[in-house]
This record gives sequence, C-alpha cells and structure tokens, in this order.
Amino acid sequence: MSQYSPEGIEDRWYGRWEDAGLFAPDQDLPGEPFVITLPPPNVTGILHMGHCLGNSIQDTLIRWARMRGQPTLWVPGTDHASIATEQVVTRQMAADGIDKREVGREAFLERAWAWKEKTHERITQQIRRLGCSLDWDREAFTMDEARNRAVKEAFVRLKEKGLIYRDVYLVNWCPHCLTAISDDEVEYKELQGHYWHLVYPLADGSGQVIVATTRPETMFGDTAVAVHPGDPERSALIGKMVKLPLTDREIPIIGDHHADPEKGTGFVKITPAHDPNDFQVGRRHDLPQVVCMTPEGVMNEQAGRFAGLDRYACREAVVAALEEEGLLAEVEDQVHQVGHHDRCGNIIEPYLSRQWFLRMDQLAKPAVEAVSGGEVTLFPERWVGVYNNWMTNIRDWCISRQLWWGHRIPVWYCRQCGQEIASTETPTVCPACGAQDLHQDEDVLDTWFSSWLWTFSPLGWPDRTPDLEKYHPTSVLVTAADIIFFWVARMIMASYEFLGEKPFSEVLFTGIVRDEQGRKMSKSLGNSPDPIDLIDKYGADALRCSLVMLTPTGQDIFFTESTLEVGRNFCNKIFQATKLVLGAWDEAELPERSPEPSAAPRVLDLQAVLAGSDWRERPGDWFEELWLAVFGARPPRGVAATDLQLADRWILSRLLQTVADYQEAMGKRRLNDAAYGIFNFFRHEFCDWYLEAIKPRLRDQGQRPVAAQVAVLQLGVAYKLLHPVMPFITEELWSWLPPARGFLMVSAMPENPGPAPFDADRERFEQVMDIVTVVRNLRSELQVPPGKRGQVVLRVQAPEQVPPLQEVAGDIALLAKLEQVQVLCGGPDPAPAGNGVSGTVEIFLLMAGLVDLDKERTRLEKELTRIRGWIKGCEAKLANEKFTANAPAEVVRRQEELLRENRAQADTLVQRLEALGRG
RNA sequence: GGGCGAAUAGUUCAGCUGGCUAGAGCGCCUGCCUUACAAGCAGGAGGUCACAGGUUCGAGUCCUGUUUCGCCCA
Repeated sequence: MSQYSPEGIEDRWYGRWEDAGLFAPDQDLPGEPFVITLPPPNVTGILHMGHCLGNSIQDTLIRWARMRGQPTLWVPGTDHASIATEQVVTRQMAADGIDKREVGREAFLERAWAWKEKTHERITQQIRRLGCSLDWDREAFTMDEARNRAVKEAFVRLKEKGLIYRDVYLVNWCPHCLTAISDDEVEYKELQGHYWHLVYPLADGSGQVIVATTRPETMFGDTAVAVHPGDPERSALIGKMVKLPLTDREIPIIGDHHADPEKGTGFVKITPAHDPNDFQVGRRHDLPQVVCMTPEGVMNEQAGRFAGLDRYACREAVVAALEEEGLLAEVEDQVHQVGHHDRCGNIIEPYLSRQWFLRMDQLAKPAVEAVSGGEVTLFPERWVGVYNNWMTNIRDWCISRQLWWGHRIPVWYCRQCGQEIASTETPTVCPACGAQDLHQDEDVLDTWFSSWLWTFSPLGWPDRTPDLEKYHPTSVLVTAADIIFFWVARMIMASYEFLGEKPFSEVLFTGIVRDEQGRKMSKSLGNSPDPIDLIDKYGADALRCSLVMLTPTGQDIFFTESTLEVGRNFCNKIFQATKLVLGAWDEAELPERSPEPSAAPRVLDLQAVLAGSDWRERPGDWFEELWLAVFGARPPRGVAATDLQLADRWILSRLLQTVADYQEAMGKRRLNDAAYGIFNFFRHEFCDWYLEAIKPRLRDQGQRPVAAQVAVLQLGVAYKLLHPVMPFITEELWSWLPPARGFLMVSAMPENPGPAPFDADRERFEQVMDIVTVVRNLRSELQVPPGKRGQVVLRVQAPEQVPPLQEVAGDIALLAKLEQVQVLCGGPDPAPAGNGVSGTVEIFLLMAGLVDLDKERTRLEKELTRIRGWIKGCEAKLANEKFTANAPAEVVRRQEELLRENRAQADTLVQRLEALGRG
C-alpha cells in the first residue's frame, strides 16, 4: 500500500467505538459535563455541506471535551420540518396521481411517516459516515411520542398563562402551501413593479382623487381612501365618498397619518384585508374588512366580473379595464420589496384568517438579559446586536399552520357550547356543558414550536429525568446564523420560560457554506454534493479536516471539491510519516520492561506530570515521564541524558509549544487556528525537518531505539491533537503504535504544557535550519546540479562560536546534502565560492570554477540592496527618541539586534563584492 | 431608510489586545521519481494590505469619511 486509503478503516472504527459504548457519557467521570444537542436536520432529504461543517465542528468540540476527561454527551435527532416535508410528500403523491385532500389526513400522514423513515435512515447514515460521536441511544425526533408530550405541555402552559391566544388577524399567507406562516418565514426580494395611479371619482361628481398603488387588483377589497389629516389641501375632502371603480360600491375618504402627503399622490387606498398597514388603519377607523381573494390567491365574488382570475391575471385585467374607462392616470416604474415564502418561493398574500398566536414580549425579556448579562455568549460577538434588535422589536408569533404534518394543536372545541379546551390529554367531555361532542383543532403547530424546546425535550422534559438534571443547561449550540431568530433566540426564550435557566452557555455561529458562485448550498438549488460521495472519494477525515481548517470563525466559506485535496493529502502525509517511523521500530531491539499497571488517566496535565523532572538537569528522565503520561507505561528503552540530540530537543520543544497553542485556540473556539497549528507543526516541522534529520539515526542500529522513541512520542501526541478533527485515521494509526493502549478516542488530551522546554536548543536548531536554507538557496540559484554533493565552509569571527557550529555540522551536511561542512574562525576567504550569510555566520559554498561571476555579483547586489533597505528602517526607528522612549524594551531590543545582524550581513556582502571585483 | 460583514499575492483566505522584513493552501516558474510520501521534496516569482484623512514613536490592525460587494431588518 503506497498511499493512504480510508476505505474500510472508517467504518470499522465507527462500529468499534459504538460497540464499546464510547458515545455515551462516562458516568464515572467527575466534573462538568460537556453537552450538545445536535441541531436536528430536516427529514426532507439529505444533508448538505452546511450540515457537514456544523457537524464536523460539533464533533471536534465533543471529542476534544471527551479527551479532556469531561463527561460528554452529544444528543442526536431529526426535525419533522412541517412545511418542507408536507411539500415534498404532497408533490410525491401528486406524481403518483394522488390528491392529498382526497385521500385525507390519515392516509397522508401514513405516507409522510414512511418518507420520514426513509430519509431519517439516510441522514443518520450520513452522520455516521462523517464520524460523529453521537449517543444514538438518546436519539430524538421532534415529532415522536416524547417530544409530542413536551410540545403539548409547552402549549398548554403558555395557554394557561394567557400568552397564547386565537384571533382573526392579517397573517402572511402562502397561496401555494395554503397555510399561514410567521413573519420570519417571509423573505423580501426586490422586484421591478409599477406604481399605478388610479382615478377614484368623487361620489357627488364634484371631482376625483387619485390613489397610487403597486397592487391594483386589491382595489376590490378597498374600504376607504385615506389622506393625511394635516395635508393642507387634500384634507378638505375628508368625509366625502368616492366611487370605487369597476364596482358599484362607494367608500369614504378618511383622515389617517398613514397617508404620506409626500409620497405618491397623497391619497392612499385602504385595503384592510390585504395589507398589513391598511389592516391597522382599518382597525383605527373601524372599517369593514373585505376579503377579495380565495386562499389560493384567486379573485372571489367581490371582484365582480374579475372573479375566478388569478391575482396577477386580475392585475393585468384591472389595469386594462381602468385604462379603458379613462381611470388610469399614470404608470410609474417602481422597484419594491415583495414578500416571498422562504420554503416555496411563492409570493406571500397578506390574508385575513383565524390563527393561534404567542405573545412574545414577556418571553423576550429574560432572553435579552441572558445575553447582555453574559449568561449566554454568542461567537462571533457581533451577532449580539442583531439578536437584541430582533428581541426588542419582537412581534407576536403566529404558531398555527394549516397543514397535517406536525404537532396537532392540543385544543378541542365543544360542538354544543363552543367551549375551547386546551389539554395535554385528549378530553372526552366538555367541562363547561358536559357534552361529549368534541373535536380537535384541525391545524398543526409551527415546526419551530417543537424545535425551540430542543435543548431539554430530548433530555426527557417535561419529566424531571436524571438526564435533564445532569445535562441541562447544555454547553454549546453550533449553528449557522441564518436561523438566529427562528431558533436560537426562541430556544433561549423557551428555556427560561419552562426551566428557568439558560439552554446553553455559548452559541457558536458557523459560516454558511456557499458554492463557487456564492450561492447558499441548499437542497432546492441542488448545488450541494452528496457528502457520502465526497466521503467515498476523499474520506471523512479529509472532508472534516478541510472544512474545519478552511472555515474562518463565523465567516462564510466558498466550497469547491478541490478544497478536499488539502485534507486528503494531509491524511496521506500522516500515514506516510507513520510508516517511516514504525519501519524503524524493531521490537527485538527494545526489550519490554516490566509492564506497569495502566491507570488510563483521563486527564493529562503536563505541568503536573512533569513537575518532578527537570528537563534541564535530567532530560532523559523528563522524556520518560512524558512518554509515561502519553502511553501509560515507561518507554521500552531507557533514555539517558546524552541520548537526546539537538533535533530531538528542538522537536520536543516545538511539540509542547504546539500543544499550548492548540489548547488556547480550542478554548477560544478558533478551531481553524487549532487545526492549522497542528497541521503546520506536523507537516512543516515534524516531517520536513525532524524526520529528515533523524533518518541516518533510524538506519543506525545503535541510535535507532531512542530516535524512534522520540518520533513515536511525537506521533502519539500529534494523533491526540488531531483526533477531534480527524478521528478515523488517528485512531487507526494510534492502534499501530506499539506502546499505545486502548482507544485514542478516550485517551487523555495533553494540556497545560507550560513554557516550552529546551529553549536554547530550539534556537540552535533554528540556526541550523536557517543555514541549510541559505545553502539550498545558493545551490538552486547557482544551479549546482542536484546530484553534486558540494562542500561548505562556515566562517565566524568569534572563537567561541566555533564549537557549537562544529557540533551541528553533521546535521547541516545531511539536510543541505553536502559532502562536508567546515567551520573556520576568521582567516582568508575560501574562494571561489557562492556566498551567503545567516546571522553572524558567513556561508561559502565552494564552487571550484563553476561560478558564473556576473551572476553571483548580480545576486549579491540584489541581496545587499534588500538588506540596506532594512538597515535604513531599523536606523530610522532607533534614531527616533520617541520610539526608544515609548516602545516596550523588548521591541527596542529586538530592533537593535536586527540592526546589528543586518549590518554584519551587509558588511559581509560588501566584502564579497569587493573580492569578486578583484577577481 | 437602519444595521452588520467583507475588501490583504493570480485565486481562496489567515493575520486575535497596534510592535521582528505581512503568512498559508491552491495556481504559476525552476529543479528533483533523493528506498515515508509526485496526494511528494527543494528553491523561486508574485502584495502601495480598496481609497482619503486622522490618532500614535509605530497602523493591514484603532478612529472618521468614501467606494465596491454581500447579508439582515424595516
């Protein structure tokens, strides 16, 4: 096998984790539980990339918390998605030639449940393939028995508190779906339309008024014409009647401030049953409400000869008719905002109907305080403003829907006395008149009326279950910000209302995944690939890794499939590095020590673990302690102080620094930083430098054991840090590590490493890296054939610099592919040579007549110009007294050091150029 | 109309409370199949940090204004 293939590996581990019961919270662990309830995906279809992103982020947090030793619970579930599902099923039935109204409620529901079973299966399969460590035994569905109890309980409680009422009101009506929807489900889009100026003659024949409207077809519902009472000229007409054209009705002119004298003609037609503003005007003036359309958006008998026309066909016809009668004064082009149903895209019709509403102002209060008081924090913080704005302008929530798929409203009516009974149990007798002739409200509740209970309904509410006691409030909610009003805000309200506590401590808003053209990924657009296909092709780890790495916190991401190559390639890199290291692990060379009982600690506080051994005094012991902490037993081969070489100490230092950076980023929920940090460490430090540096040792029987042990430790820790993001490959490769025991998934996450050790060694190795880079650059620029192993002379001026450089000469030769590296102190130039500088070290790549002198001169001049530029910058800063006085000492010191280095480099370059000039 | 976000390399984006010579992936150029990896390695080119002011010793970062794009609310 030459490349990593996730095939087989991923499914196998998911099954093992599940069989081992690792997805359920570990009851024995002390400490604060970490809990997430999965935002339940709709059972309308399949998951799209947005879900993948959200789920990857949640699983990353969950696995991270689990490895830190917290009792961890992630509750799965799906959402019944009333309108969307009803649409899909209706369409499907229609395709089979079945009319939903004809077959009736029961038959429809049967079909809908069958659909739900099918999509649920597919969705959970997708989630499993993604590797999500959800506790499937606690799975919930927003419309199952237990959640239905919760919904009924919530409804009845609110009803009893007087917060739920039923009223005839102008609601947003979808003529396509034939249901009311809430304000939040209306999407406003700009449409090119017209302002039609209609002539309404005065009834007494003394003149006319002109009203401007964007919706002339609603004129059949007009019950007044309004003018601003303060309008100096027009208000004189208040009280007069006008003839409503195309009808035989007369309507009054009224004074109302809704009419804007500056806008249109100053007169505005009032259609209380078809316009929200007019509805208010109508209430103020007690105007009749004339409905001129059917629920389907077709004109009714009020429209006279236009009855039976669709609202838009009627618009054309009315305009034509008015024009014919000379009652069309003017037509203006007008761009206006038109409400569309977010689910089906049809244009909303404000429609007068009897609906159930929830009074929101009281509920909003504690929810606002929770966020402003810091009980609930939102990431990124800017959403707080959006949240507050909505909360403070909150309007009552229309919660009834004229649908069948959903929670039926738990209200019954008595046919005898009209009594209204709200109850969690199905009543049989009317409590008012004793009659047994009851029927249940036909409507269902808005889906969000069940979703807003989602942090506690899956935990057993309204019962006070042990789960509810232990795991609520939950820890974090991860969701895209486009449902901040629909869901996040309402969940906060519900939790305070029903439990008196917050639903979660944090909300982490992810970006929205868009396609290359910037469109939101959605099922209806069909622009999201099926995640299963991507997982088949790239592996779940690659998908997760790419998504998490490339998602800036809360910023939208543009997704293209090629993005996944980053993750896939990284998986392969991890695999390859592991192969190299384990290839050098020879059990025969590593006599097993007496096994120590492994207590399998769930918490790995590095500072505590390493407190007893000083890396300065006894680095070998320090290493063994670290190994013990990571693997649970001592390394097979003891490590003496002198065994750890410079590269080892450097990579150990970098490893612990990486742990520190990683944990900090995770704590701040900057998952992309955390992922990038470990990615860069693994790829560019561990693989590119460390593994290259120890290759000869891995081939040397004597040195192999220690080098391999250091490398295995690196792998072990790296797997731990990578596991939350890339669970499968890390679990697999962990199982390959000879010292590893048990599941990586429930092993302890290294934390609290303190300041990175071996700081001096780190700097020394970094100097090696710098010198090597300079040499590689020289080789490349001077076109030394790759096969030619060349010689380098390093020259310094201070004698004390020589021995440390001599110590690393071997490393430099290895990494820069040199035959020999010599270190000199002072003395004449070794010529001819390509020349470079690293700090105070002059580097001569011996060329033996191969150098093109002109090329070398040009190169050096370019270099010199660059360095002189920096020198100027440094000098200017340091010459500025205000800088030296005000800047932190550290900054000033660095600046001085920089200047010194650059000057030395410039001097060297000048000398080189002079030497070349002479040559 | 109000609010929010974005504008940094050809491209997708990092760059946190101002402080080393602004980074990464992809793409591009050059050279390498070097017994872990061509899904790779080494080297390189490429940036007036949208524009204009301001604060500051110092601004990609903070403030004000402008432009373009996107989103939300009305």
